[in-house]
Amino acid sequence: MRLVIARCSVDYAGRLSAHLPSATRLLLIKADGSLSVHADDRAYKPLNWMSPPCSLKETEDNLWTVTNKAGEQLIITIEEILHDSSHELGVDPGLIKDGVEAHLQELLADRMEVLGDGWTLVRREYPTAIGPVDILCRDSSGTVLTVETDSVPPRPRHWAVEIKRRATIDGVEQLTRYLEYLNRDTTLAPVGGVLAAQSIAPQARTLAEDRGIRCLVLDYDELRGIDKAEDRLF
Amino acid sequence: MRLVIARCSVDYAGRLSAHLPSATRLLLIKADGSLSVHADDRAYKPLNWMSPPCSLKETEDNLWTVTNKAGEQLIITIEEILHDSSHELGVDPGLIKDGVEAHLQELLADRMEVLGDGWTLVRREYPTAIGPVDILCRDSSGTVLTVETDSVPPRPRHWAVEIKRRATIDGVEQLTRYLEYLNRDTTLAPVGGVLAAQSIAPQARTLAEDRGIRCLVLDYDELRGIDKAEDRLF
DNA sequence: TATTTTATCTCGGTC
DNA sequence: GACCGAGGTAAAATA
Repeated sequence: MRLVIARCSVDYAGRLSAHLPSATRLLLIKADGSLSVHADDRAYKPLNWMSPPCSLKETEDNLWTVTNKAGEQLIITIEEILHDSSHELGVDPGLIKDGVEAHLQELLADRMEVLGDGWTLVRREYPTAIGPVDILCRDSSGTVLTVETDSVPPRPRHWAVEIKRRATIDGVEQLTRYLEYLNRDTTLAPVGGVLAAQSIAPQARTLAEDRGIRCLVLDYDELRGIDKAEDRLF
Repeated sequence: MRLVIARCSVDYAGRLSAHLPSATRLLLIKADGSLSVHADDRAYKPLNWMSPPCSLKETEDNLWTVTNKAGEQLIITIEEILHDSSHELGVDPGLIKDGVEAHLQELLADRMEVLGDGWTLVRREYPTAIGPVDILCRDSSGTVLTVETDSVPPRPRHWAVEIKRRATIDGVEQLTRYLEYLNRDTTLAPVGGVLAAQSIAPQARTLAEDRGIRCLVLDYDELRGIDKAEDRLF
């Protein structure tokens, strides 16, 4: 990573045309080849930038040209360099986001066994007319070897899983609506419901259980680590 | 602006919880009190940040705490500082997005009737694979009441408008490329072209009219004031 | 100042 | 590679 503080003007010609009049700014050149131009305000957004992959060419007359594959160009006219330093940062281990619904869904989808032995994912974001169900999965009831009888052989039962950071009455109502739709599909029915959340409001639990919806408290550390058999629903 | 290169770990507790394991990163502290944490990739986006207004508190045991009004916190544990410098940047004059053209676009978008009675804006900066079209709009041909016939009723026709301060051959070529792309979209086609500029180079006009592109000279004062019906295209 | 719309959105996931 | 949706969206335009 190279940090340059310089008085410069910048012209961008790409998806739009833009110009930065002369001023002192930070030029942030990253190891991935990207460059961004920062003013002394707005934490998040650079004034201008070029995303990788792109190449920086410094010509002797203090003209920097950053070009990407699409031919977009960032032209930086350097008037005075006030600071210039380079630093070796190495690869970043990256951000770990906790407790986001999407993340819980991801983790749970990867660890279907938390729901029960032999449970398998059908798909995440299973589409219905009223929106996607977080997770649709199957239990193992159809895979059990049984003695041949005249009765209909058992088949895997489907389950719709609604995931929340904190489950409330609203979540139960939402899952109930999904179940109503899913159970109209004769290739899926009967479909059971599971309400999975890091915490479940007492009234939500009461309503869910009253409607035959199973409740599962998700332990974040457990989802990331090894599941404990004794905590399984079945 | 203060630039710190440090080995650190970061925890964010706010709208979500997030954690950055120990690594060497750039801490970018801006004059507006904001802080952002950058790795050596992803030009645009910091790994983590706190937007202004917020306050940074450095405690003696190498713990930085950034807090905003909503009580969200960024906690940075500094393990080793490799670089620390401060720079006076002053106020930035800010980005100019193609000043005049943008202003003309704004004015014209507000006064679609300059193009013709009943013309309506679809959107400015209409995106295409090869860049945004200045203005996409519809004429009034579909809204005219007609005697019932067996023929397909007329529907509004789309128009792509390219705006320039001074239109040259390049502008015609640009608009031609946009039209080619837009006409591949069956929900839009047929899309007509309008070249609108404060002045139009003779060769540009010749080429445009040869390609069936309409030319419109924009009068800046007229756009700001009352349009004159006799100047309309239709 | 509060709300709505935009973005060179970015980023991830699915088809 | 496309398409779609979420984001600690952020930032700009608007009421």
